[in-house]
Amino acid sequence: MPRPNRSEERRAELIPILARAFADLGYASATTAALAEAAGLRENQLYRLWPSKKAMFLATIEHLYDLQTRWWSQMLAESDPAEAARRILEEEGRHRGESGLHRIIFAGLSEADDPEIRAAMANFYQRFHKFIVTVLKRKPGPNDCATPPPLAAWSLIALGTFSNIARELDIFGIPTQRRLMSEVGAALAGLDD
Amino acid sequence: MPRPNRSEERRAELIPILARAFADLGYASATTAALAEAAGLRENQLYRLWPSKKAMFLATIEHLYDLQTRWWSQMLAESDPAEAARRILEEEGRHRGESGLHRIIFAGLSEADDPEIRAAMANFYQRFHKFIVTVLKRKPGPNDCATPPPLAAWSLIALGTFSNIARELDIFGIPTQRRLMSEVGAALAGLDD
DNA sequence: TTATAATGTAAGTATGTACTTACGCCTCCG
DNA sequence: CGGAGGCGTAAGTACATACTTACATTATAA
Repeated sequence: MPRPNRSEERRAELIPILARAFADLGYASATTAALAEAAGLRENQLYRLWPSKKAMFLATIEHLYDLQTRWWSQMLAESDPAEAARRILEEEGRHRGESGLHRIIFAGLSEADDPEIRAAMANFYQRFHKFIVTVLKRKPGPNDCATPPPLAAWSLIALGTFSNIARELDIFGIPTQRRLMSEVGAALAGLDD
Repeated sequence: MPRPNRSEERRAELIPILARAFADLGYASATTAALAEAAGLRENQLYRLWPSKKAMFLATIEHLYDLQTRWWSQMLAESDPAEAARRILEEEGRHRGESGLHRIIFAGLSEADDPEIRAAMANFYQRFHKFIVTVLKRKPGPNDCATPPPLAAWSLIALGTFSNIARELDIFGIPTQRRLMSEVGAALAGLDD
């Protein structure tokens, strides 16, 4: 007789909003009041959907991981691996992390004392790495640059991560960012055009 | 007639302690109470030496920059540039950032909304980059890998930065870390042994 | 209609934090 | 020695924050 429980759906609707807030403000500055306002709710209502602010943050990480993975998988399905990798690098260089994922990573890094948050982020990177290694290994032809795929994959991740740091700090402009990802990235991946 | 002012000396003595505390705890968790306890003082006494917690943090960044630069310069003075670069990469891989510099960088990144902190960190990276470019250009012999020095320098910085992130999150072990810095790093720098 | 739980609104609590004030002792220099 | 400032100790303030409680309103399924 009561009204149906729509908690699951509400969580799904709200997480992108929370993600944006965490990305814009960082973990510490994203106060529960700010999160609630961003969602157009009262703090109270958020706490009916998640038990704590940390839970909201962890849910955000999970959500971003899903988004990213879905996108990559789609790219992989649409074109051959080498082409997909190239396009991913290009995109990463162009609108570098507008999802705000990197800001959330930084926020998490400074909260990395918390074991749960650490674990979530480590898991994120491990799966990211595995994915890229798979892509690199599927690449046809001989490996000219001779960097083994696992090492090359970590290097690519490093380039992407630092690019976002650099953007955050206005260290270098978009052209440099793009060259970093496409030139150096392509060399590391063994895609020489 | 009063006693002489030893503020300058006390600041110099305390900064390494503050640096350690910021590195261990992160900016937000390094409360003024915690900083004072680490220094064996009362919060009060810290505030007699610096006007704010932010000032303590900025002083910390400056101090670490000086430390790092001194070390590099020394390496450069002792051996030829190529050898110095190789040794720096090796060292960076070995005791990867035990100074805690990287943790302070992360702490700063999530506080990067603050323009002063952003500026201090951007300045840090810019000077770092200039230094590495100089080293790379001094390298004798033809550049086989053909990555232009500025781009290669950013790539090296990216590798070092991400190595520290990876360490923070226990993403990969020391061997991988060392190979990342020496193999990929050396390839980027054009040092092939 | 009606009981029931979901939802909305508002106020409150306990705690932590950056930063301050007050005060007394100690040390150096004239 | 004497006093002006350096130094140590302690308490306090104003505010922000994560999280809670209380209660009214609404929508549903029987």
